[in-house]
Amino acid sequence: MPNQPKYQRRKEDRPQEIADAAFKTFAEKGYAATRIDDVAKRAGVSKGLTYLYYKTKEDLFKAVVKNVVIRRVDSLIGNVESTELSSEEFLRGPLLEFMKKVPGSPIAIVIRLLISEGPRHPDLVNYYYENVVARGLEAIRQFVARGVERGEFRREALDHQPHLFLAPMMLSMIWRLVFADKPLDTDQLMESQVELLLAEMKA
Amino acid sequence: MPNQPKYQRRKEDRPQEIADAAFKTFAEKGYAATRIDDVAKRAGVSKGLTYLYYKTKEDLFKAVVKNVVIRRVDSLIGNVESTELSSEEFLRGPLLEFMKKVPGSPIAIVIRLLISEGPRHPDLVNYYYENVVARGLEAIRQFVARGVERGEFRREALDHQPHLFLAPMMLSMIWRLVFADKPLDTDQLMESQVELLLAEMKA
DNA sequence: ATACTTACTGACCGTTGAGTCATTAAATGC
DNA sequence: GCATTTAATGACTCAACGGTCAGTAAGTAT
Repeated sequence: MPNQPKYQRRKEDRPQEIADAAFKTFAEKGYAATRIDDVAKRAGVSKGLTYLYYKTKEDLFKAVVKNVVIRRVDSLIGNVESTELSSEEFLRGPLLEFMKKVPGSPIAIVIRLLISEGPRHPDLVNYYYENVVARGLEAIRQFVARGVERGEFRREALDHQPHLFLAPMMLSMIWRLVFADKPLDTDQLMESQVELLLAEMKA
Repeated sequence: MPNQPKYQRRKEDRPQEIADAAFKTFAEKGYAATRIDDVAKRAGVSKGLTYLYYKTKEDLFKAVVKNVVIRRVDSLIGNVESTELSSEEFLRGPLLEFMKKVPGSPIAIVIRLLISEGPRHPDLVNYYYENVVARGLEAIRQFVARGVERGEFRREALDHQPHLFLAPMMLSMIWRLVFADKPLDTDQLMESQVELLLAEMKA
């Protein structure tokens, strides 16, 4: 019977491991109903250690949300800016693909948390707005503008708010968060909308 | 100095008063962070009385959500079914008006609560789905169908999911709940969408 | 007036959970 | 080996909150 050590010291990995566990727990229970003890158990550490890396529960929450946002956004928005596709191809292809993925991704969880906890964490809301929403909307606007410059779209296409592209994605997200068991072809919803908008912009 | 009574007995009004106070508190703080003591203070009664009319905190929560839903929905959906307008007039008029009102109404608060607390209260979700969502979607579907029968719309209009009408409303609601201070002309968003869909359905 | 009912109060109880910290033991250097 | 550092533990404190219930007084009947 070898004398197994009770634990290993892993200074580097702990914060991320705790953040991952916390994200899952916050996602399942919401902010107020998650207990630090559960997070710690899930991460395989003691409660005390959690407090070594994150000063308070709120700190942990904020760190976790930002962490998820950071890890997702750059890859997604990054490869958008370096595409060779025509505006129409882009909107119908990569943008649509992206939107189809979101409602089932951790971003949806973050949005749920922002909806419930946002009012009590305005700095988080701002962070999310600037790093995700504003950039995303601007990207869409760019593509429409480029389409107009190239003569793909009518000038009036610029009047449309880019939000209209995202509206069905939003509805799909909420639908799946709330009515997970009620059927709805959310992909088709988003496809229809893109076609609708493209038709209008080209006409 | 007249000997004022400490309180009045108002058996009839108390439940509604408590429900109103509870709604406001749940809206501000969410389910878990709401303290029964605060609700009671807000309603001007003692904590004990709250427990006379509502057995548990969860009971109170469910009663409150249903209460809000009941008080709103019937009037809204009711007068929809007895309209003389053409389908197009209806979609462009009363439906649009209705959608513009929702994001600032208590319904938006209820939806926020369902988003955060839904998973832990499946019966509430079902109640809401059957009494609001299903009926709302069906109403829209009816109007499209009627428009097709009357030759106002193309047959293909039926293929569109009614959800597409509501998508910008959803986005507007969430936007206002989360990004209250960031500007967005949500009314225009919904108008554009209705025009977009009508154009497509008529073409 | 007096007796009676019951809406309402508020002190109390038990539990839960955020945050602390003295102690332990894993890693590291000599 | 031995000494030193510090990652990690887990028992503890303390306040908050859901829920209870014995007592109080507002209203009512006689």
